[in-house]
Amino acid sequence: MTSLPKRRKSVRRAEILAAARAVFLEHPYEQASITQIADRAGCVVGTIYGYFENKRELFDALLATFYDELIADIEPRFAVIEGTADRLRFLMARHLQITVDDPSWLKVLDREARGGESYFGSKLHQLNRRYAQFVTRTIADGIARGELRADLDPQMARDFLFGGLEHWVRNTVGRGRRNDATAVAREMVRLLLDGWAAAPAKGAAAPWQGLEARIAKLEGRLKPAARTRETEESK
Amino acid sequence: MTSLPKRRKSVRRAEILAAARAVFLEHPYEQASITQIADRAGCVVGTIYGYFENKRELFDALLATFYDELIADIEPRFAVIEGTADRLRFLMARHLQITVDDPSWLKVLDREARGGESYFGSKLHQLNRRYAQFVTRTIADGIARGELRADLDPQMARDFLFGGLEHWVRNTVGRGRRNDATAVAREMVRLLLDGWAAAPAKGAAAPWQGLEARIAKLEGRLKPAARTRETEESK
Amino acid sequence: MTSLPKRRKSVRRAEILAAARAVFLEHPYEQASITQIADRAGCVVGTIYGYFENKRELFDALLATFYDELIADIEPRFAVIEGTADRLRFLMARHLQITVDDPSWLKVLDREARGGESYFGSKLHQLNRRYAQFVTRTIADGIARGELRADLDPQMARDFLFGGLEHWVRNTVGRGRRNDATAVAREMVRLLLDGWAAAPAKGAAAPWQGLEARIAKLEGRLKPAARTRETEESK
Amino acid sequence: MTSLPKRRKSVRRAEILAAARAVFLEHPYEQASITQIADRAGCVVGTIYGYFENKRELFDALLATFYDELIADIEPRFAVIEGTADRLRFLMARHLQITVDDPSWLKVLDREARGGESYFGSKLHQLNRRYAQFVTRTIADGIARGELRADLDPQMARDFLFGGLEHWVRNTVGRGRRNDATAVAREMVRLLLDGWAAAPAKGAAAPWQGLEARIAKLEGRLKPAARTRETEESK
DNA sequence: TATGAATGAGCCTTCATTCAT
DNA sequence: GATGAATGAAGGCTCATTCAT
Repeated sequence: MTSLPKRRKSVRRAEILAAARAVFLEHPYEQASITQIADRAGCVVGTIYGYFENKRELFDALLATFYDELIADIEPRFAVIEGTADRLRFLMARHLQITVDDPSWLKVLDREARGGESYFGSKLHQLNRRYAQFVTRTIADGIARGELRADLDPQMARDFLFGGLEHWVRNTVGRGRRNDATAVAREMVRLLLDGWAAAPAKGAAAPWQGLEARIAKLEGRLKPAARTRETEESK
Repeated sequence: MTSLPKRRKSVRRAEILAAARAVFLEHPYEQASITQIADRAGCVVGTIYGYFENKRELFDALLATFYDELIADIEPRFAVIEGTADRLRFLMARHLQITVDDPSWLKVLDREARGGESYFGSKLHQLNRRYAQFVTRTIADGIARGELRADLDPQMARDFLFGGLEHWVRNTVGRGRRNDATAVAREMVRLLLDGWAAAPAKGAAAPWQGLEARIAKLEGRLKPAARTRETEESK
Repeated sequence: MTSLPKRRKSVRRAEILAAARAVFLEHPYEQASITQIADRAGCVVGTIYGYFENKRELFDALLATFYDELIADIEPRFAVIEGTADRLRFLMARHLQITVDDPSWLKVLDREARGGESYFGSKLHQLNRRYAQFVTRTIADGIARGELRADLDPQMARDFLFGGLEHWVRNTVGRGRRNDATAVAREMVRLLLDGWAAAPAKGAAAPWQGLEARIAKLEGRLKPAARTRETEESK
Repeated sequence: MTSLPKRRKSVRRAEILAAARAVFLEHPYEQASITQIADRAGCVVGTIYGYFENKRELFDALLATFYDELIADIEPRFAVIEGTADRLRFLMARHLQITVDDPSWLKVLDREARGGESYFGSKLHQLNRRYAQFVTRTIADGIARGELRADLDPQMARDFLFGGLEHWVRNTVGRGRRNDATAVAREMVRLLLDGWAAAPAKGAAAPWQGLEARIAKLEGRLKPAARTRETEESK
């Protein structure tokens, strides 16, 4: 009824990309075959080579599409968030969301994209950097604003963010555990921002006592001294 | 034409393992070929099948060797370290050291070992668990002793430890950045234990946390001092 | 380097089947190689897999073709023959004819088709049964009509028919002996119908049996004439 | 206690033959591997080549052993049987007995021994002939004595004997049917000696009537006569 | 004579890529 | 532009046979 969208030209390309997406999500790069992709795209192998130079380029185009969409989705929403903690929570939740929409994407990105020796400097690497910069900038910003410690290594922080998240996903998703992106993101950010060390006892019982005792011990370095215990009620 | 003169079987086996190691470090499992391995081992493909049932078994044997050596190296040294922070520093430094000895090992482990659907329950999975338990137990212990926050999710903590580390390695190693395992490990542990936040999340009594951590570091420099048991009832 | 110019798919398929036929006639299944078949078909191995799933399927397709043609040839001619003896003569002559057209077919069928543990219930088994039923039904019919002994074991009779024939072929064909299918078939049927014993097994009224058979042969020369039935009480 | 049998020398050879026998009974020639045989013989592959030139020769030696034992077993027992029918019964029962002792032997002989292009004239062929001559001579003898029809083709008779038997075995053995060698042999010999054609009615009702009628019909060959229904009630 | 590690040709099968139609 | 048959190199794996020990 309404006018047909322009179609003709690049519809095929999109169909192929969609088919490739489905296939690459199911099989690692080496095991995904052009034939499968062609079948799913409803065309023959030869056709694909009319749109993409070769298998690798098709795969890269796919990842580019993925990143493009991801970034396009994040950008406007990210722009309106102010606090560092909120920004991190949003980014982690969004990243986690990927695993909900397509549980295999992270594995694909991880396994294939970075595998090749030609990764650094590649188009893919650039896209990945563009994506990672949401985090990088958030951290730099947080430090500048005084919300994050001044001595925080931004790159290392970013690596813990993504790396920890990916590791967690690998061990958790698909294994019947919780997968509430928002709650998990909140927990993770708390973990990173507040640290793991036991907080000083909430009551009055003084942190200083312990500290003083230990300092005293250190000052008598040469003879390994006995120690008294510190926080009784924590657990 | 003629075959190599007879050699010790174990020698050949070691040669093959070494060759396989080199090849699997360069190529993902699917792409690494027995032919390549044979070439590098200085024998023909058939020979390899005299030592290993098939490609997968060769690969698994390789990983098993890796883990065995790693665990054998860690175990006794770990056993004599007492403090949670020291333990974590040691484990992270040791893990980082892997990337110095063999920059690609982690990638291999990551890419291949967990990829297959048959990973869970495999010999490899068990080895990986045994290794990961150094961290897992350290964290659980730290919580029990009151050195780590009681509400720390041990699994998530472990994932951030390994995941962050791996991510960092991926982005850092081989790109001309610093690689002093001990210093990096120290920094990472500080990051995780103390948190990123500039000030204690909320509340007034701020500066102690940082103090504690710095003292802990000082302590770590001494030989592990005698300690009194802390939480008697835990586990 | 360049591939053969495009051809009709069915033509290629036929070429491959013809090549496979030639190779399987010369070598037992296990020894026949796809490479040989491809060479003889004038293509490369890969091409064959564009037409057949695998070696076994190619082989089965071959046998199916053989049986299909055989059955298609026999069915209409068999349908118009009436007497048991005539039917048997026709079937044996036709079976013998196979050995003239393709001296090795029976050996192939025999060697391979029934060899595998998966034979029973296979498509091949069904085809073989369909073919064998021409004989089975003829025998059952002959007994019902009183033309064959009521105590004849039909299965055993069928086995002697085919088995004896195959054995004879094996020992005779290609060794310079006579090979007049019709005459041999006539002789064989006589052998089986009349028995080898010089005189009726025991009893006095001897010569009739032979007479009957000779008359039957005369009848066989005419278009199937009317017949009266003989032994009422048998079976 | 008693003196050890001479041993030393050819014991190994016998062990190897025994192992080969077991393996070749389980796998077709191509699929039986020297390694398997060595394993079962309790030696290593190299050893086998000290006793047999190659795989084929080992196989042939095996068959020779088989025939030797078979012939040695048959000869004395056959020598004391007088009647043609009894002799045939004995030979068939003995042949059937092979399938009881080792259900796979006939298949092996059939599939492998005769498969090769070099079968005729081979040592194996000769052994097979020696064995088959028990039957051949029995038939020739039977004709000479007047116990078998003078116009019986001895070779064809032999082929029906063995071929039918083998075919029957293939379709019967291992499929849960009866396997009483003596009874089956008796039945088979009866089948062959007496023929399949229905015997003249036991009562008085005259064979002549039918014959005369049919002869009359034949004499009026030229006009295809009308037919009367015969067996109304049959199927 | 026994050993068994090494060989190397061969097997079946897959698949990215090309190109005549 | 689409087609899909053909290619050919490569893959994992097997195994009869050899030969230095």
